[in-house]
Amino acid sequence: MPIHDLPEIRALPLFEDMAQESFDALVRGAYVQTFPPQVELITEGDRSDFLHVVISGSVELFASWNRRNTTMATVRPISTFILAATIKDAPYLMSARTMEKSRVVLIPSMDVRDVFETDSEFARAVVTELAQCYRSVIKNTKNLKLRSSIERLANFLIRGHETNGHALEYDLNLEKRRLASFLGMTSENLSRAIKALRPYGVEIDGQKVRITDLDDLRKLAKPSALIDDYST
Amino acid sequence: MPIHDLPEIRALPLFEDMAQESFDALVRGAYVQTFPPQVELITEGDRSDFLHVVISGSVELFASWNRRNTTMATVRPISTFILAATIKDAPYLMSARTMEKSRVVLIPSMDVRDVFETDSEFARAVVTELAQCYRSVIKNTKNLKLRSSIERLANFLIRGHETNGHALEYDLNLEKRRLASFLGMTSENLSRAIKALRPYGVEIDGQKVRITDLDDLRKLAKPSALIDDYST
DNA sequence: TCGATTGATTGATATTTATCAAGTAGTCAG
DNA sequence: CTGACTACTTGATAAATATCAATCAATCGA
Repeated sequence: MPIHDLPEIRALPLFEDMAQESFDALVRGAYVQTFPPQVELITEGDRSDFLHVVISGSVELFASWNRRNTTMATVRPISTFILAATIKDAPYLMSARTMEKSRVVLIPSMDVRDVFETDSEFARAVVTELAQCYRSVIKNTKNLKLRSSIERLANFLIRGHETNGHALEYDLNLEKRRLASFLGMTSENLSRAIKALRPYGVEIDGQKVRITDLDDLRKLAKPSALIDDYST
Repeated sequence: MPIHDLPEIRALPLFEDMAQESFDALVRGAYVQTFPPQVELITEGDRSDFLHVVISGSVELFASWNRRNTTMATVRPISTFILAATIKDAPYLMSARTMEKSRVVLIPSMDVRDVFETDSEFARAVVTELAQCYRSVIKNTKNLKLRSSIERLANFLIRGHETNGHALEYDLNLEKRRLASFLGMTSENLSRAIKALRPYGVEIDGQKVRITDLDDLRKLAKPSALIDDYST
């Protein structure tokens, strides 16, 4: 495993507090791999072999049932994914595919579980991470059940504005069809929803988002910390 | 705290492996309280003061936004709720109200966090519990995004059949309006969905569910372990 | 026992969302 | 450069779901 990748991984909240010895045990069996775009890294239903860490590029988590598919999340550097399945030694509930060329660290699940048993600092970090993930999914459920698709889009755009340093113009950084699926709507309806937001001061041209009337958009979106704030 | 309540709580997966000393520390500040029906135990947005354990009765977890409400889950004995908020010392994302007269154990959140820091067996149990919760919510999201309301109802009924010892006749054990909200639909549409399932061998009269053609229902519902199996 | 209340159901209608069918614009490999 | 491909958009229509209004049935407190 190329040593130059380690510092940023070591600095992840999940790993930063653990004993060096434990971290070494994790890294020992791990390896970095670069994948081309559109490669399916894991398939839902499979047993968890590795904990994945995205180093560069981006990964889409999606789920399928009865020939239908939906985007559950997109994972961007630097973060791990499918920690819960690894810890529980249970089947993946989601599939993952690279959206672009991506570098991914693969840490054998067994090593993760072993270290989890021996290093209680790590165990505690896993708790924090899982609690965070759990709360994110709850927020997502509220978003889906309490809001219409236009309201979901409006809030997504406001969140984008905030995560981009409160810029009124920023990059969507996501194909529209994936955004549509993530928001629980079709591509066609996303197109129409974007048009419907124009009177509220939103212009989207390709990947470029421009918010011309944030107050108006906020009045429609009614963002709430208990749904939209990913930090708490 | 009445001692006769302790054994069943001690036996919960979350507590069973922890040191007696740690469990005592948890129980020391805890107390049992009996609430009448329709009492709001916690309110979303509030800080987590107590970890709750339902001993008897039942509790509804729900969430609100912009004057809309939705049922997120129902908690039945014996189980805890809102562990994630307690551990993270973060605001509740959901409110909770008793559905009937209920006995609830209240364990001060600070004690939970303290013991979490000192007892690594407990920390590990928290991980298992949180991973389980996380996976349940992911399954719920898939259910919501990948299925129509009729399909969700069909699968709910099959799950009921299975959790009631594979009985073909069982009690719904839940008001229909709450079930509707949990399934992400209106009461009116639940009524119509129930009627729509009649050709598939489902009869619901009041609280009584009768499945006359399980195969047919299954063919419609297409249950999947990766959505409907709550044990993995 | 009787109103009064509440939950459930039904029908009519409206709204939201999905599907289907073109068509457009941009991208990319040859 | 060009033709194929892909994402996106648009319009027409269909299906799913919600809303509104009325009624029914069960429950419960006075």
